Amino acid sequence: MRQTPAILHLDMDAFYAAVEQVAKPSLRGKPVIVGGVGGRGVVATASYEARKFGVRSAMSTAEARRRCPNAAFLIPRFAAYREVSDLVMGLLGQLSPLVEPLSLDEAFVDLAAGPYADGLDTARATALAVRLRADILAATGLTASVGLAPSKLVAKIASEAAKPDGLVVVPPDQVRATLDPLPVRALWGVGPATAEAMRKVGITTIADIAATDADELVRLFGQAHGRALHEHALGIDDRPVVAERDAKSVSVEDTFEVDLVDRTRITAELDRLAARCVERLRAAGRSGRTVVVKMRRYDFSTLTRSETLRGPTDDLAVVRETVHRLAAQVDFTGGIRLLGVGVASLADFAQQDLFGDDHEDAAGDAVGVADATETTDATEISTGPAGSAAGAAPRAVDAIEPDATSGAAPDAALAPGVDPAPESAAGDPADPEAGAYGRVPVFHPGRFGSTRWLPGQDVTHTEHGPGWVQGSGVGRVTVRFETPGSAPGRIRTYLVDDPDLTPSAALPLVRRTELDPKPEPEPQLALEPEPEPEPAPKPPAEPELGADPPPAPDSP
DNA sequence: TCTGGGGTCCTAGGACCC
DNA sequence: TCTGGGGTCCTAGGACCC
Ligand SMILES: [Mg+2]
Repeated sequence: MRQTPAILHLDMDAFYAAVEQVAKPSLRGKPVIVGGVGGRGVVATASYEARKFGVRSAMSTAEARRRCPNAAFLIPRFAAYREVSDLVMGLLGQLSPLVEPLSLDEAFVDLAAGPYADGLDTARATALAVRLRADILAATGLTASVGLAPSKLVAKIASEAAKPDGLVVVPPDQVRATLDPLPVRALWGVGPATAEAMRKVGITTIADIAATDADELVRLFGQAHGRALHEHALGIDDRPVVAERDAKSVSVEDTFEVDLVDRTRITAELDRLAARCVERLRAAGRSGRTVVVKMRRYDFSTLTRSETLRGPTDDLAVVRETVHRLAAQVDFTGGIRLLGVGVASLADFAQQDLFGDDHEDAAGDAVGVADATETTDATEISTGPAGSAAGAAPRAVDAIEPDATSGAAPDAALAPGVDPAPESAAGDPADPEAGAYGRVPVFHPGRFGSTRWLPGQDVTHTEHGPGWVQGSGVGRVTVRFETPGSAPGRIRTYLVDDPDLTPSAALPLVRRTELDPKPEPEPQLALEPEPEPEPAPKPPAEPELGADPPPAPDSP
């Protein structure tokens, strides 16, 4: 184990919801729930105000509405989150070139690999983290929680303990004392199933794991998991921070508002998914050998069928034919709620030529490379990026399918002040697959049906300018006209097909320092009890857990 | 209207090879 | 005759993470 807390873990607080609160001034201080708004949607992120009502990530949106009916329910706007994420990751990059993003809002940083490595100790690392949090707040208006520790394992646990809006530092000699009392679920890789299995044998805390024989853990939880559990419980974790990771698979899936039963319809949806998957594969400059079809049945049982080709492909025609072959093996009786298409065993684009059509002999001689399976005809092997004309199709599809212009049923972001949109609207429940609504997947609205507006969506009105959809139903759409830098805006209601109203791109979350003519009153000073944000030598920092201030208001 | 979407890693059995 | 040992690839499923 390292002798300094040089691993930093950053975790933005209630990230999606917090971005929405900064972007939509009228929502600051109010419960905000971001996720799927359809009948089968789930919560991605709930603001702290919504969490007070028991709303949690992964909860069904229907349950969230029951618990917090007055919250704003918004669809995710990933373009906006990615923009903020890039900015935050850029700030991390100033601390070290070794930044490992785990998601849009989380990353590890190895401070010992960067410009502050020299003389790094607990006090200097702490000062860097203090400054980082202040910089993030100043640049985005968002709070972040940070953990500093000698390992990834403990840094992640520390940032969790720091939430919200805090900093926790765990020096090396505090690691065991920090871990011991925590429930097993706090360990990375221990989920509901493992925790329950542990409970049955009387293991409930990390100290319990540490006190269990390693062989016993291997017997109970498998080779890899058992070994890791034992080491991690003892605070041993040498995993390095890794900056660039190549994706190993690309996949796309949709859950449908209504179960699909018709094989022709299912095939058509698989074709659309294959096109989206290949589009993303090509955009990443990758190709893959294994094609995977995923299905979730009416009863939530999940099955996958996969086929490995003789060489990597990024050809839509090849992927589509493979998908058809795989789907033909499956019984759809009872209905299908989810379909997915993926490509795995990814290769870099350049490697593809190794399997090109003029290398039959070489491929045959190469040990176990080309003859692993017998399942694919030579004619189905991709010949490269120039491949078949079908490869152009997905781009065309996306071009005529703008994001978020249609969706399910009457939706309202906000209950308060908005008519609850009587249950009139939407498709014909008696024949769900025939109409537009049956075609509408939860997160990827189809391009069929009349104009739909989704809550949270960015729009622009020719006269009143930029705003966002607060709700829609019974032929009307309600828009709130405000922007990240404005005061809370007022609402106006339009007919859903009003030609003056158009979907628009997300506005940038302008930095407060650039936005406000008068400088902000340095909010970070009020929030931070810690020393100067300079990486200068300091007296030994408090090696205690919970060096963070009390929770701040969620939104400025 | 219970239960999203995008990933990673591990296990286990059979095929196949040496 | 008490069954031998790997190693790798492929497939299916499952746990887990955000
Ligand atoms: Mg977070």
